[in-house]
Parts: sequence; C-alpha cells; structure tokens
Amino acid sequence: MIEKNYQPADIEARMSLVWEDSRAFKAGRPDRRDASPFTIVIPPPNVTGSLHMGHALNNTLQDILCRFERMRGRDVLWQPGTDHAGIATQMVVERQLMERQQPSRREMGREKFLERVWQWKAESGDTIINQLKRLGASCDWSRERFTMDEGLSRAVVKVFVELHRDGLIYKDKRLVNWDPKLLTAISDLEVQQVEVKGSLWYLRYPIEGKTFSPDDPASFIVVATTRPETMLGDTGVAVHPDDERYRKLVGKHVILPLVGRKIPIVADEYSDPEKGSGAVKVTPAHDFNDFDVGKRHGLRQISVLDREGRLDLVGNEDYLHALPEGAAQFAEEFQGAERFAARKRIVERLQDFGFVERIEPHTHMVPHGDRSGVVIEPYLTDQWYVDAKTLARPAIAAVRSGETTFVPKNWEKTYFDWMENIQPWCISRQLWWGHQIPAWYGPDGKVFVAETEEEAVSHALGYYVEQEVITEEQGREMALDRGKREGFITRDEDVLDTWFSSALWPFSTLGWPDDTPEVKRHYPTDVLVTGFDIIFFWVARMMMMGLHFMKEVPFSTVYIHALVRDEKGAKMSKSKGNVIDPLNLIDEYGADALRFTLAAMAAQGRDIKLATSRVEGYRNFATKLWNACRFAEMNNCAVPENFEPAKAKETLNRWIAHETAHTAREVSEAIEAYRFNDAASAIYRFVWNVYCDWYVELAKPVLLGEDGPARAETRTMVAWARDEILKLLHPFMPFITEELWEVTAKREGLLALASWPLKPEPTAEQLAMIAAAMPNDGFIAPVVLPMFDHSDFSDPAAEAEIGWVIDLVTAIRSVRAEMNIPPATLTALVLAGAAAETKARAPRWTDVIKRMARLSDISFAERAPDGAVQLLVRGEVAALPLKGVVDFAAEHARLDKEIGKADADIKRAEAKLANEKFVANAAEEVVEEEREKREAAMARKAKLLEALERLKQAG
RNA sequence: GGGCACGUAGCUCAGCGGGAGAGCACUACCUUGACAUGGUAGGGGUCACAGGUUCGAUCCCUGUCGUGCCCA
Repeated sequence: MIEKNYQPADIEARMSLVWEDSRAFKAGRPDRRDASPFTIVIPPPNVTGSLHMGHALNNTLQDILCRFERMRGRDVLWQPGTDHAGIATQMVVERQLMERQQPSRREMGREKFLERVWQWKAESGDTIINQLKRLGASCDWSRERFTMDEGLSRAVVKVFVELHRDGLIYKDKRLVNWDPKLLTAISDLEVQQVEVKGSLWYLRYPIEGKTFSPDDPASFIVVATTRPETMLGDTGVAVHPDDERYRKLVGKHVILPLVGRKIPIVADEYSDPEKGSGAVKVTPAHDFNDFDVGKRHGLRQISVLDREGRLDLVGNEDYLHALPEGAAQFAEEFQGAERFAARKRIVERLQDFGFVERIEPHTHMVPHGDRSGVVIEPYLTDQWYVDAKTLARPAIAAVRSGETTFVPKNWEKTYFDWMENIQPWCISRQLWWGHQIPAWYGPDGKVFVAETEEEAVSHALGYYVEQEVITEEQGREMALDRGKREGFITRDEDVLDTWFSSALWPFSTLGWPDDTPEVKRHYPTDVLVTGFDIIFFWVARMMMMGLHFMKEVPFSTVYIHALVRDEKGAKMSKSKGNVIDPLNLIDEYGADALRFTLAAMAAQGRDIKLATSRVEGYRNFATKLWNACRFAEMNNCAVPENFEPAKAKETLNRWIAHETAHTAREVSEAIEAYRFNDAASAIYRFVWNVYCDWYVELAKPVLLGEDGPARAETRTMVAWARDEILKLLHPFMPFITEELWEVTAKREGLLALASWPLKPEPTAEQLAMIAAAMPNDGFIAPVVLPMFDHSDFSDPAAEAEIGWVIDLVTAIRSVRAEMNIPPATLTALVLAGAAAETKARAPRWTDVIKRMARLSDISFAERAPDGAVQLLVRGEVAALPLKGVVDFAAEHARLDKEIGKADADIKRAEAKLANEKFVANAAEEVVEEEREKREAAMARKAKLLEALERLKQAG
C-alpha cells in the first residue's frame, strides 16, 4: 500500500537503511564479474567538513552517472573517502583549543597535538560521510579511504622517495609565499590576489658623493614603492636601460637612507619608465620580481623580517654587514616592530629627514593567504619543491591527444594555459597535521631520503662512518638506539601539502603501491566530476602523478560542472560565511527534490544561482509521481510475468510504449553526453505532461469501464509505464523511486540494481569485436543481437490517432475557456465533413473526449450547424453548436483573428518561396517544408473562411 | 593588462542557422472519482546594442556597452 501522503523524510531514512543492509553499492558483485567496470573516485571532502551546495551538486551528478551505469549492468565502483586537509583541519583544532582555553599547539607539543587532531577526526569525521549518504550517494562505503590511512600514507612516501630519487623533488632556497600568521609556506595556488587601496611612496635615495638636499634634485634619485618598510633590505636601485633620465646614474651608488648601506644603481628592463618615478628600489629577499633582478645583477639578499613579519635587525649579520657607525642603535630601536607598524614608523623617520618626496594614493593587487586572510610575505627559506614542469609535459600531451577530454571542452584551454606556465610546486608546509616528509638530516645538514627511518638512518650512518665523522662502533650504537642518535640525525619537521596526497587519489585509494585487483580493474577511472576551481589544485596534479606512476591517465573524461554561487553570484566558501546549507533544503523538501533541482540546473558552462522555488517545484513533481502511482495501485494495475509491451494491441497502449521508449532514449543520450539538465527535463516532461496529463486521463474510461481484454491490457500498461518511469527517474530521485518500486509490486530485487529501459547501443569497439568474431560472410550471429535492444516501440499510427484526440480536446477546452463556458455546462460536438479515418476513430474515443472536453454528445454531419463555433482540428471542422450561448460578434472576431494568423503564415511562406535565391540555395527539405506550410495555411484559411460564411448566414 | 563566460518573458534559466521555450510568479475559471504539493485556459519577450557573413541570424563573425569569474 502506498501511503496517502508523500513524506520524503520517512522514505529517505528507510531507503538509506535498505541500501546499506543489502550492500547494493558494493563493487565487484559476483554476478557482475563479467560486466565492464565503471569507476569514479569521489573528490574527497575535508574529513572534518560538512556538506555544502558544491558538494551537493558534485555528488548528485556523480551519483546520477553511477546509478545510471549500475542499472545498465556495469560493475560500478564509486570510491569514497575523505581528505585530511592539512591547514584547514589544523586551524579548526587550534581554534578549538583557544576557545576552550586549553594549552596551545606549541605548548602541548607535536605528539600530543596530533593525538588531539586524530581525536577530533574520530569525533567529526563521519559527519560529511553521513551527509553524503543523506543525499543518496551510492558509493561503495565499504571501501571508504582517508588520505592519512596507513595504505595511502605508504603511497605518499613511496611517491616522494621515487620522485626525489629521480630528481623531480628537490630542496631549494628561494622566495616562497610565506604566511606570517600560520607560519608556513604555501603554494602559489593558495595565494589570492586582492585589490587593496594603498599608497605609492616616492623616496629620495641620496647619490653617493653628493651632499643630500631635498631641494637639489641632482643630489638624489627618486624611487617609488608600495612597501617602504622593506627598504631596510634594499640592495640596489634599478632603472630601465633606455631611460634617458637615469642613464648617467647607472653604475653609480646610492646611500640607503636611515641604514647607510651603499647600494648600486643598475640598468634592468624590469623597471618600467612609465610607472612611478621610473626607478625602483630592489629588495631581493622580499619581492619576487626583485629576487630575479637581484640574481641578474648579483645583488645581496637581505632578509629584514622574521617568520611572523616583524623587523629582525639586531644580530642580523646580513643586515648589519658593512654598515657604518650608528647602525646598531637604529637596529635596536626598530627591532621587533610588526611590519605594518614598521611601515608607518619608517615613513615618519624618512619624512623627518626629507627623504619622502610625495605620497600618492595607489590601488594595487596584494597577495593574501586563502586560509589565513593575511598579507603574504615573500620570504627566503629552504623548502621542498616538485619539478612540475617536467611532470606537466606528459600531462599536457595526454589532453592534447584526447586520451583525457574535458567536458565542456573549453576548460582544456584553461588547463593548457596553466600547465604550460607551471612553476615549481612548493610542497613543504610548516605544519604538524599531514604526511611528515621522509627526509632525515645529518649534523652537516646533508639530507637522506628513504621510505623508512631505518633505511634513512642506515644510509646516513654509513655515510658518516665513511667520512670518518663517527667511528664504526658509534655508528652501530646509533643504529640500534634511537636515543644515541638523537641530535645527530634528525627528521625533517615539515609535512607535505595536502594536495600532494590528493594527487595520488585515483590509484592510492585502489590499493597502490600494492598490486591489487582493484588497481587492475578500476584504473584508469572513467570520469572525474569536479568544479573548475580545483582544476589546478587537483585535476592537473592527478594527471601528472597518474601518468608518472601508472603510465596511464587517471581518467578518460573530466566533467567540469558549474559552481553553485550565492545570490550575488559570489563563490560560496566557508571563510566568507555565505554558504547555503543543502541540509536545510533536504529537511524541507527532501533529498530527491534537491537532487533533481541541481541536475535540472546543471547546464554545461553556466553557474548555478539556486532558487528555492525550483526545489519546491520539484518536490511537487515528486508528489505528482507519488499520486500517479497511487492511482495505478487503486486501479489494480500490475505487470504480469513475461509481459511484452511491444505486443500491446490497444492504440493508447501502443502510444504510451512509443512515448516511453522515446523518453528512455532521450534520457539515456543526455546522461551519456553529461547533459544532466536535458535528461532531467525529458523525464520531467514525460512523467507530468505525457503520462499524468494524457495517458492516465485517456486510460480512465477504460480502467473504470467494463472488464475485458482492453481493460486488462491497459491496467498492465499503466503499471508497465510506471515501472519504466521509476527506472528512468531513479538516478535523479533515488529515494522516492526505490520506495515506490518496493511498494507497488512484488519485486525480485532493488530498483537500484534493476535494468535500465534501454540497453546501450553497441560501441564501435564492440561492433569491431563482433565483426572480428564473425566469419567473413557478413552475417551477424543471432546470439549477439539480444545484447542490444533497438526496439523503440515506434508506432506512427498510434501517434497520429492519440495526437488527434489530444488536439481535439485541447482545441475544445481552449475555445470553451475563451467563450467563458463554465465547466458545468456540457456542449455537443459535431464533426463536420469528417474523413473516413476520423469517422472510424471518433467512436473509439467518445468516452474520453466527452469526459475531458465536457461534452454531452458527439455526432457527425456534412456541414457545421448554423451559428456553431467552428474549430479546425488537423484540417477538419469540429463544431460546437452554441447558438445563443456565444456572442455572434465575439465568434466573428475570433474567426477573423484565426484567419489573420493563417494569412500571415501564407504571406511569410510565399515571400520565401518567391525569393529565387531561397529556392536556389536553401536545402531541398527546407524549401519543401515551406511549400507544405503554405499549403496547410491556405487550406486552413479556406476552412476558416467557410466557417465565417456559415456564421454570417446564421447571424 | 591577458584569458574565459554571460547579457533571451517580472524572476531563475534552457535553446543556438530556417516561424521564440520551461519552471516559478501573474490573471481567469475549477472542491471532475491519484493529486489544491492539484486541474484547465491565458497574458507576457524589436532574444543588450551596432555592423558584417548568409537566400535567411536570437543562434556564426567583428565591434560597443554591461555583468561575472580566472590569471598577472
């Protein structure tokens, strides 16, 4: 029995359990051993995160693909899991410690802190998984993985060691994006450029050998800068080589104000004569461009800030090198000043001495950390880098050759642009939560990289024994006793960028580096579904790592879906706090409604601005389906065993079979092409506007009428079409369809595992295989054919007949509404001058037409009765004898309007046909079509004129 | 500054070389035996603007204006 009301919450809770208990989504089911695999790896959400709209969309689309392919008989593996999200998770836990006024991370130490994070993960790690289950995600939950699992960690270490061995990972001292709040390096991608209204300071740098005076322009050179506080680390001034103004100064020196350092004026094309004063100060240790300029001219790199962005001058040998008397005192004074406070104080001090020429308002882009939100400091440190340029080469080639394709295709350009200009990837993070880098250092700083500590230590000790730093005896002792080697060999403290482990996801989750059956069967995966915002972070890196370690692309298709934005069109993000909670929508309208909405709005290449009214509308759609199924149940509709819809005899039933097959094809093709919105609208239209609005209504007289073969067949077909609907809708609305599947009939299994209405067309490869297996006589073995179901129940005759009924009913309803005839008033219908076909058809549909068009009677006549309202239905006159009921003038006007329309159609067609160029150039079908249109319009006009004439005679 | 999108009905969006579509909202009518979370009918758009290609342009090309995003 179907409950009277559709209550999504109940159904969804129940069906989740049904699926879980039956292990419906488990990959590698024995009965599908011979099926072709279909694999998707989930973009792993942050382990401690919670479901947001982006997840909801992303996972809905993946689930549609998985459920679709599962129903098509494939062995589906949707590999789930979560990401440890280094910085994000560490921040959450640290914030928690602070809120609870517990000891800070540094106070408790690394080991205790990590315990604490694991504890937090244990507490909240299930949240996102449970939310994905609420959404209906049909992942193989038994295979859930976590990026810091033992197995995945092993993969990370192996990858690091091998890339290091191959020279593709190396340590380098260069400028990195340093986050002075989180105290870690971050990659270029984690930096966001933010437009900031700041100032441009014009500073006077005195020229060596001249007496500085603010009034004597010859005594100084003006440099323009947005960061005056870094002037303490200046080691040069650059001017453009072609800049006439400064040509004579190149090669001379300036004396750095406040500091007294003597620094050269160099010619470098980096300096833009149009910008500022045309001369720039060069601070190689605090600016990426200056770093390069400095390298070109052999300038020193002087870091004047510490890790937290405070001035660090006292005892700073680089800074103090070769400075005159008094430098130490200045250093004392400014020591420890926070960078923005320092800026203010230094500018003031410069002003005191007349070194500031002017200050202009200036808007420019300033790098910010995407997590911390603070201004990033270019900082000179040792970090680990991946040689991305080398790894990118095959990854670019694979997309060029089409081994991997992006859908929509235009994202390939974005991918290429980035990959072709890729920079070394900084992978070390000064954090604790993550995969600790497998590198150990000796007392001289020499690095030993190995998969295990034992291996690294034994290498190191061997080396130092050989170098005679320690004796063999000492080496043996240190090897055996950790305490003995403490302080001699130390492990790198840093962890890896979270995206380093994510990059391995498509194979690490399958068991690599072990040689598992899953790796063999499911790599490469079929499709990756993700948002464009992580093409660089993730997709590109999976391509690089996948190709390097597996020698094959990780996925053949990358489907890039829209971003769900907030009402202003801004990207939703946790840090901005503008997230709409999909769980609220699920609570209110149900997961099925939310899923359908997202699918229906997932048009390629367009972002989604979610409107609640749409979700409500699709909830109503679910209710509609619910009630249609109740109707079928109330009429005892059921499908007998071994029923073959193709053998249906009733026209109406042949028609619905035809329409169902047509829809099945539309839905299948749309999903195959990742056109989720087309698939959704095709099934929506079919359920509501075909099945409910017409089929069920047209079937009612038969269902409510006498018992007999027609009634039996119709009952069967109502149920059959319902079942087909449940299947076609299942990928979009899994809960309600599974529930209805279960309660509407005795079933052999779950809908999730039922077979899809249409079997897939044979692929080119399959056809080739078949051909290869065939003898050369051109025959296809009959045993092969049943694999493919080409039947579309095509029935043009049924389509024509039902089409006529629909047109007739619609025309009558329309004119009744126009003439304000109340529904309670039944009218008669006279089919005037009907052709034999119509005369044969009409009696078959008397009950239906009477019921739907509110008629008292249907009859035939040679001509329409006097004063009747005359309608044109498929070229014939249908007359409603309403003399006295309708206004003569109104009917006259209505006919005039119709004639006007026909005239316009005729004119348009004639104009085209009169155009010689059109007839000569347009496709033959188009011309023919135009002729048909003209004929049809002319016939229509003639009938209408006749009708008008009859009206006039009557009036 | 470079790149990628997008400007279609009041709103949210499909369509994309041969007569403008959906959902929501709106109007009128309807307690018809699955469903008022419903039914029936209807109003509403020089498809941003200007050129060009074409027999024909909402659709292709160019430019302008406007909006959004990405990268410097």
